[in-house]
Order: sequence, then C-alpha cells, then structure tokens
Amino acid sequence: MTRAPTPELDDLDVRTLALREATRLFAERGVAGTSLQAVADAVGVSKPTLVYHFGSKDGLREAVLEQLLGHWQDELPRIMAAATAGGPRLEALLDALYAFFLEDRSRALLLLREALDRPDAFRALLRQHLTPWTGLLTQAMRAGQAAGMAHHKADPEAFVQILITTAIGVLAIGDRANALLSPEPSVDTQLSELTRIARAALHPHPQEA
Amino acid sequence: MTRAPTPELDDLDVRTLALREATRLFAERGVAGTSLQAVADAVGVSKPTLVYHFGSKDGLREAVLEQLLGHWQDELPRIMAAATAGGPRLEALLDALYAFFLEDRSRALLLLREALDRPDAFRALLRQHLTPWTGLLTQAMRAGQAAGMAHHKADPEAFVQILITTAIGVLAIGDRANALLSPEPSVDTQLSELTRIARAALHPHPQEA
DNA sequence: CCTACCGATCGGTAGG
DNA sequence: CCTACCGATCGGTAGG
Repeated sequence: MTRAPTPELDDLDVRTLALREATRLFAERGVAGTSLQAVADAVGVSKPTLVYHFGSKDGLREAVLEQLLGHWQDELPRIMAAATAGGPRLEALLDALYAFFLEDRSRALLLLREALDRPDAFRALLRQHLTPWTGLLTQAMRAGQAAGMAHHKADPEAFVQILITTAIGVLAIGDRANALLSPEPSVDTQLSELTRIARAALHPHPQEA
Repeated sequence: MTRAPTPELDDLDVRTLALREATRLFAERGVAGTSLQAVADAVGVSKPTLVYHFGSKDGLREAVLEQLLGHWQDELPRIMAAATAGGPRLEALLDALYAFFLEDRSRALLLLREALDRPDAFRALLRQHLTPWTGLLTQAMRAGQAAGMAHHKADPEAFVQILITTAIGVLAIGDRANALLSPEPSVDTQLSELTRIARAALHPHPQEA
C-alpha cells in the first residue's frame, strides 16, 4: 500500500485520470463509439465509479468538453496579448493557434466531433466562450483595412472564420487527408502553407494600396 | 396495391431507399450513433431485411461510401475537363467542388466522419480514387509557377490539400462554426471569401513577377 | 421480405 | 469505491 488512502486524493486521481482517458477515447472513437465500460477499463475502475463521479455518460462528455474549453479560456488572453502587442500580428496569432492544438491532438478532434454530433450545443458553446475574442480580431482587421494595411476586399468575419476552420481541419485530419496528394505534405508543411496563404490573402497588393 | 409485386423492382426500391436513409442518418448522427433499427424504421422495413441486402451494418456503411465515391468518380472527369479547358482555372475548379458538396450536405459530413472514425480506411480510399486527379492539379500549378503565373513560394501539394480540406470543412460545419463570429458569415459568404483567398494566395504579386 | 429469437453489451441503479 | 443486477437495445441468425 504505497498509495495514500485519503479519499480526497483518490477522488482527484480518479477524476483526473478518467478525464484524460475519456478525452483520448472520445477523440479517437467518438462518444457514441466509446462505452462507459471502455473508459472504466482504461482508468482501472468499475463502471459505477464513473457514474458516481460524473453522474452519467453525458456528464462525462460535458466534463471533458469543459476541461477543453477551460484550457482555451486560460490561453486566450495570453495569446491575444502577445499577438496584439505591436499591433495585431497575423503570424503570432496563427502560431499560437497551431501550438494550442498541436500540444494535444485530442483538442482538434473533439471540437470537430462535437461540431458534427451536437450542432446546437456546439454553436452555443462557441457563442458563449469565443465570440468576444474573435470580435477583437475582426475589429483589428477593419482597422487595418482602413489604414490600407489589409486587403480591402477581404470580409473580416469570413476571413477569420475560414482561418480557424482550416487550422482545426488541418490539425484534426491533416495526417489522413494528405493521402490525397503525392508526395504527402506533412502537417507542418500544411500549416506553413496555410500561414503563407493567410498572409498573401490579407495584405493588399501594392498597386492597390 | 398500386405497387408492383415484382421482387426485382422491390429489391431496387428497398436498396435505393435504404442507401438514401442510411446516408442521411450516418451523416447526421454517425455510424456508431445510428442503429440498424433506426435505418429500418426510416425505410419502413424490418431489420433483417437490411441485413439481407447489405450483409451487415458494416456492409451498409461500405455501400453508402461506395455510392458517394461513385458520384465523385462520375463528376471528376467532367469537372477536370471544364476546369482545364482554357488552361487550369482556379475559380471553375472551386465552384465545381462547392457545387458537388452543396448538392448534398451528407457528402461532406460523411467524408469528415469517415476521416475521423476510420483513419486508415479513409487514407486508402483517397489514395485509390483521388490521388491521380489531384496530381493533375499540382502538375498544372507547377507549370503555372514556371511560367510566372502562379506564386513561386506556394507549395503545390500543400496548397491543393488545404483548399480541399477547407472547402469540405466549410461545407460540412460552416453553418455551425460561424457562431464564432458576429455577424455570422453565411456558408455562401465563407465560400466566396475562400475563393478570394485562394486567388490572392495563388497569383504572384506583380512586383515579384 | 417477415416473425421470432439469440447472446452480448449498453447506460444506469441498488445497496453497501 | 465495489459487486450484483436491471431493463433496453445492440447487431445478427434461424427458419420460413
């Protein structure tokens, strides 16, 4: 018995471990494709223990998503501060976006799956947590357009939308979809190209400035 | 009894109807989230009837995918011919890509779900059916680069990859992910902006030509 | 193409 | 945090 019998410590361990394993399994196989028993086995506890900690399978799913959004909430202020330090810098923003999702593949996979499986809940989740931040981006972009530093034909909302959609798409399935091409572009190469595309599409052609 | 009792006709009807309903349900809820009974109810037959026609649930899934890829195989030659008629035209290609997936939302959803749920099978499917065609695109793009008509910094494989990934991403979840922004960009607006981005990222800046 | 039915597994509860 | 167990549903088979 090297393990502390303190219930509070055990609680923390099981809950943390369960969140980690559920995140991994839900991302890989989807929520519908993952049984509570499969999570319980991965954690090394019984099925009712999971129900005790999270109320239900749906409670576990919500806890996993809340944890993901929590990470996001912690990082966003830091990212936005860094990116807008010397005026909004597109590259810094994209690099931060890439880094966040590269740190844990499950993040992009879970987001994409949630978008597919629960459209309404997904929309509500974005509205609640992220719309204020994207508003800052489009605002900065309009300012850039007014100053002639951003392409005047760009639609700020659609531009930001597409960049985020593409980044998450590449990070979630870039290693599968690249079977389309030969030779296969690595995820890193795809992200570099995305940055180049974004830059070219944002900055006005000199003769139009 | 207005319906013909001919078994062959009924066979065709049930199979066709089952494929249609399964496509819709698999796209909406995923394969794991759709029971054979749910498909049977939607078609109006019993569950064993589906097993008779498709062998198993997995057989039904494969039939749905084959039908999707079949459509693609029929349209691709037409698309490529139209797009390369007067030299490769980016806009024509993108419009054809958009049109194909807009015609039936399930197409983009199913592809995305398959990429998530069965990575290896998805890669094999792309390699088998689509890599030759994308090879034509990168080839045309390299020719454009050599002629100074396409941006020399672009990575052809990564560029094509990203355009397709983004188009499918927008068409599959553009109506959910746009809750990120306010006002929400419509899917049409997103596609227009994607075309603009692609054009700006492909064509070299004049001073570099 | 159906009814009847199979064993296995599902999410969740009772009770401790 | 467990064992024991619940009814419901799963994909699939038997037999016609």
